[in-house]
Amino acid sequence: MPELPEVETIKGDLQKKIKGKKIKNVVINIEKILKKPSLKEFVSKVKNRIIQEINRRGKYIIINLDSGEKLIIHLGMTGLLIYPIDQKSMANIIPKHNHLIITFTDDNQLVFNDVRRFGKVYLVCDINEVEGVAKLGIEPLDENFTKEIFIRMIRKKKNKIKSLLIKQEFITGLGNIYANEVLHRSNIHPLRVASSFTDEEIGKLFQGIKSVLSEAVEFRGSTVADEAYRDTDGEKGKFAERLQVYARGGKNCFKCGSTIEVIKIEGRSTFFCPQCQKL
DNA sequence: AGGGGTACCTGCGGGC
DNA sequence: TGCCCGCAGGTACCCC
Repeated sequence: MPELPEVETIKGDLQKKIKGKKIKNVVINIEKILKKPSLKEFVSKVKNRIIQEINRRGKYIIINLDSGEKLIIHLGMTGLLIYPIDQKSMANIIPKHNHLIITFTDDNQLVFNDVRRFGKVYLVCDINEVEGVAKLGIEPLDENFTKEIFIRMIRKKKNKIKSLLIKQEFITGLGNIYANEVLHRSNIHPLRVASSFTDEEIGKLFQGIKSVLSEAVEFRGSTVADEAYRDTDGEKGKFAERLQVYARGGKNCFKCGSTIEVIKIEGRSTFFCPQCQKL
């Protein structure tokens, strides 16, 4: 589910809500989501710890504990972090998918709920102990991600641009929704080969990445139709109504009125306007 | 290198 | 109504 804007929203919420709290107890209902260490070690190392800064790297949430260890959570496709658990925040959430529950000393609870169980939880000293984190590419909203660097990155690649944008080792944080949206905003066809781009096209793509992602963060992510993503209060993201192509196959392009097409690239639905995004 | 397939899971909607 | 299929915001691992 969640791509950079959704994960960034959750990170910001947690930073406001749980920083400084002390963990009284932790329960894991489905052991499979815990990748390291063992359940026993995890519980004993997390109990009585105090939450410090909350960070984000790509689509991973990193919760620093006062022991120096880091609780790292990847939300997979359908993972949610809800805090605090109450009737309102859990209104649309099925409690049988509550896989990890952290209870703080004030008795408020943080829950990790994940219908499809693709989410993952780790407790490590160094974030690079998580293979998925160690190999992540550049952060697109970071100020050291510049147009000049992006030009150098794109030049040498022979991938289809859509494949490249969702490759986390290349740029981290874009997934299927935002890669589609970025390409539409930049007027670039998803099958274009990266090495064929002019500097001007790379510049447009660069602006598209920065602007789509920062607007989506501002609108607290996308909850498409009635699908899974919620913030920590159980509220929907508001960027979905601004999506131009994602999940709009067969509908009219808002810019030019042409019919939005759907193709598969590496097994994933790819939406584009054939008029605005020519090959 | 880059592309493609499969697997991991549950739930939903469409077609018959 | 039920059943089967394909689809879903992600990633890892396999093969070519």
